Amino acid sequence: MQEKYIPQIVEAKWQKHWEAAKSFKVTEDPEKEKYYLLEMFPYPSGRIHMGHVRNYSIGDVVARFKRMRGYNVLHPMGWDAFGMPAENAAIQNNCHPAAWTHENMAYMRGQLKRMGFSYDWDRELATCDVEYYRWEQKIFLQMYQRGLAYKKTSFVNWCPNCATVLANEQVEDGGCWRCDSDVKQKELDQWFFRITNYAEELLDWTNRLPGWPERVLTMQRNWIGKSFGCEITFPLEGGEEGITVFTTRQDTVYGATFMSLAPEHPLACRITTSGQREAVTAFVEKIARTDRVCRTAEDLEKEGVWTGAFCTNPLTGCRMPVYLANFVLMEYGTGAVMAVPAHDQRDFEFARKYEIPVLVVIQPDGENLDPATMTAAYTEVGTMVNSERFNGMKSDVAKEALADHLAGEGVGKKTVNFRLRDWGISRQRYWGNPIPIIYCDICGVVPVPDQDLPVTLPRDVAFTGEGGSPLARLDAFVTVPCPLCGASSRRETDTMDTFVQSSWYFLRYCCPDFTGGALDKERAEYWMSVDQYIGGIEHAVLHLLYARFFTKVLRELGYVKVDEPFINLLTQGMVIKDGAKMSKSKGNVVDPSGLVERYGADTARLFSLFAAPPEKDLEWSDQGVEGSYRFLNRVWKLVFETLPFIKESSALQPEKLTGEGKALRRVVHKTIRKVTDDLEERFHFNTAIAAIMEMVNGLSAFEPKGDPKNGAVLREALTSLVILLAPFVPHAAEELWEGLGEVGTLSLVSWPSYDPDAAADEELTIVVQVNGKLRDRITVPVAATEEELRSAALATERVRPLVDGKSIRKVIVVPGKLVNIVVG
RNA sequence: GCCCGGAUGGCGGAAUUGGUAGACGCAAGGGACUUAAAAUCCCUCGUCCGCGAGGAUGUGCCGGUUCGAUCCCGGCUCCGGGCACCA
Repeated sequence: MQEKYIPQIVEAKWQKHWEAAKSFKVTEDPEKEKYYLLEMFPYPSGRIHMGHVRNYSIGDVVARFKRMRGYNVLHPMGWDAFGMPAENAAIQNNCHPAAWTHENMAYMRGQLKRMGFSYDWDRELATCDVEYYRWEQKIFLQMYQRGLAYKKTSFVNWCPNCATVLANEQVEDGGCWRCDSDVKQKELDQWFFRITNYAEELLDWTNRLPGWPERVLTMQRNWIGKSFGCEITFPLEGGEEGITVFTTRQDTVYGATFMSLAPEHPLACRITTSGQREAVTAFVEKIARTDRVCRTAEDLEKEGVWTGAFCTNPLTGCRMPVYLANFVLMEYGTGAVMAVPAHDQRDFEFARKYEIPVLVVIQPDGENLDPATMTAAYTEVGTMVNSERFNGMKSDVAKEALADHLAGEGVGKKTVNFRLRDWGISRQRYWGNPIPIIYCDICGVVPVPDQDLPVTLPRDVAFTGEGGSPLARLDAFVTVPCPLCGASSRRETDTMDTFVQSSWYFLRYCCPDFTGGALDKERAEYWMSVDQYIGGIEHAVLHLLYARFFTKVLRELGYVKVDEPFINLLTQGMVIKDGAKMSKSKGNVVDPSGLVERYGADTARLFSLFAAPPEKDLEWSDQGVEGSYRFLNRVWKLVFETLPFIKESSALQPEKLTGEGKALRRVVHKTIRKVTDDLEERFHFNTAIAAIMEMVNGLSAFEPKGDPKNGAVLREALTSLVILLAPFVPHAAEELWEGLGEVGTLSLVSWPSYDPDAAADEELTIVVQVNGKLRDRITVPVAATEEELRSAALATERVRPLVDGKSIRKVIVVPGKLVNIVVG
C-alpha cells in the first residue's frame, strides 16, 4: 500500500475491481437467507444531489453489512424515468424527452458508480423502457377486466390559451405557469383505479406494520380517513325522491334547519325552481371558474344560493330550504349535507349570512345557549334538548340511539365513510405509459388485445406545450382499426400517472429480464417482501400508499403472495445548509461531484452518515467534511505505521495476554459489539462511527507497539478495524485490507463476532451518591457482591464525613452501576 | 383548528431498560514541530465561585412521582412537520 492516502486512486481501483468481478450480483439461492434492501429510485433530473448521496449511503451501509452477515442481499437501482420535467425540457430546448432522459440516466449512473454503491447493476431498469411499461399495460387491462380500472368524468385544471391540461404544480396563483392565463376547471373523461375498494384493508394493515415509523402510519390513517356515521334520507317536497346525506352527527338531526348540496350535485339543476334558476346558474358557473386550490382554501367565505326547493326533516317534519353551498364537496360522502347551524361552525356562518333559523338541540353543562345570542356553533358533547324522546340524554349516547331509531323508521342507516378517493391516473401528457384502450363508435371501449401489446410510445412527435397532448395530435397513433369490428376507431391518448410505475418497480427488480410476463412468480416469491425500504418522508402518503394498494391488486391477480410490499421503512431527513433546504434559489447547494473530486466518495459517505442519525435532518458542514477526511487519513497512517510490527506475528493466544495487550483486545471486542448492535438493531450509523473513532484513538495511543508479544493482538485489532469500516468507507477499507496482506475481496468477507470473554471488564467504576448527589467513584472487581459494594462505598474518604454522625436510613445498591446512601 | 414529532455546551450530536449528563466530531484557545506557513501532534474547553483541593448549578418553563428524572406523569412556552371547510 501507498504511504499517502489518495482516495481518487484507491476508489477507481476498487470500483473497477467490483465491476469486473461482479461482486454484488445476486441470484436466487434457496440455501441462503435473503435480504431485500431498497432505496427509492431517483427521477433522472440531470445530476445527483446531496439528498441522493445521503439516501444511498445509508442504504449501502445496510446492504454491505447484511451481505457480510451472510445474507443473500438484493440491492438494485433504477430510474423513475417518465414524467413532466422531460417534457418541459423538450418544449424549452427542442430535444426529445427520451434523449433528455437517457442522457441524464447515463450521467447519473456514472455519478452513482463513482460513489461506490454496491448495486447489482445487472438488474437496472428504467420505467420508460418498453420492456418495463409493456407489463404495466397488461396489469392495467387485468384491472380493467376486474373493474379495478374504470372511467368517469372528473375535473382538471385547464389553460384556455395553451389549450392544455395543467398539473396542480403548474398552476401558480390561479394562473398558467407558462402564459399566466386564468386557469379554468374542465370536465374530462378519465381513468381511475379503485383504491377505495381497499380502503378498509389498507387501513387495517397500518396496525400491522411495526417496522414503519408511527408518523407515516398516522399520516396514512388520516389520509384514508375512516369515519362512522349515518346515511339519512330527507324527502323532497312535491316529489318521489329524496336527498341522502352522510353525517357523523346524527345526534343533531333534530336541529337540522336547511340542506346544503354541492354545486355539482346531480339534483341541483333538477330541483331548482324557475324563479331561482338565474341565480343558481350564475352560482354554479362561478364555482366552475374557481380552481381547486382556491376552492378548498380555508379562508374561502361561505357562500351559497337557494334552489327554491324544500325538503322535509324526516324526524321533525320541519320544512328545510335546499341550498347549494361552495364548501360542500361532491367527492365526499353523498355531496349533500344536513345543515345544523347550532352545532356546526360552517352551517352556523352560512345560516347567519342567509338568515336561516338556528335551533339548539344540545346544551352544554351549566349553560343555556340562546340561538339569538350565539356567536359560534357548539360542537362538543352536551345534553339533548328539543329532540323528543332523546331529551335529557348525553349527546354521545344519543348518537347510538338515534342511529338505531333512524334505521327503525326506515329513513336512515349506520354507515362508514372514507376520505380516500379513487386514484385518477389519466395524464394528458406524452412522456408516460400509454393507456392501452381503443374507442370504437360501434363497440365502445375496447381493450387493446393481448397480442397487440405493448402500445409503444411513438417517437416522432412535436413539442410545443400548446394544443394538449402531443399524442392526440399524431394521427398515425390515434387512428386504428377496432380490434373487434375493424371499423376506424381512436386510441386513448392519455398516459398513466408516473406513480403507477413506482407502485410495482420493486417487484420487477426481482426478475427484470423476465420476458414471459410482468413477474416471474418464483423469483418474486423468493425476494418479496422488501425487508428494508429507505427514502424521503415526502412520500409518506402517495407513493407508499399506492405501492401498498398495487401490491394487494397484484396479489388478487395472482402475481404475488405477499400482503404488504415493505416490512420496514426508514424515512431519512433532509440535507439542509444554513438552516434551509438546499435549493438553487437560496444558493446553498453543495454539489456532490465537487466533493467527491476533492475528498473522494468515502469521505462524502462518511460525513453524511456521521453528522446526524438517519431520520433527522442533516446540517451540512464543510468543516465537518474536513473532519471526516482527517479521520480517514489518521486511519490510513495508523495502519501504515503499524504494519512493520505485525508482519512477523505469531498466532493470537488470548489467554496469555496481560496488561496493555489484554486491554487493547478488550477495546477491540467491545467495539465490534457496539458497531454490530448499532447497525443490526438501531441503524445508528453516527454512534457506530463514533465507536470506531474511539477505537482508532485507543490504537493510536497504544504504546508498546514494538513489543513482539503484541504483534498478534495488533493484527487482530487492525483487521477488525478495517472490517468494521468496510460498510461505511468501502474503498479505503478494501485497500487497507489488501495492505494488511489479507486475501479476497473485503466486501465479501464475514462480519466478525465479538468474544464475550475478551469484551468483559475485570473492574468497574461504581458511582457513590449521598442523598442522590454524586460524591465519589470507586473501582471494584466485576464480581463484587452487593455487600462488598455497600461497605466499600461507606468507607471512602469523601463519603465518610458526609455520613458520620447521621443516621443511615437506606442504602440502595445497583450492581454494576452505583451505590446511593440516604442519610437523614 | 386537529393530529404527530422535537427542544441537551459556541455548533452537529451522545447517554440502548429511571442510575456517572455532554461520548464522538466540529469550532475556539494554548503549546510543540517549522526561518515561516500549511499539514501533523499534545493540552484545555457547560456555567458560576475558588490560587487550589473542591463546591454550587445545569438537559425549553412550572409542578409531581422516586433514594435517584434528559428519560415517567400533569400543566405550559417555543420550533418543525402533516392534515385542514371531510359533513
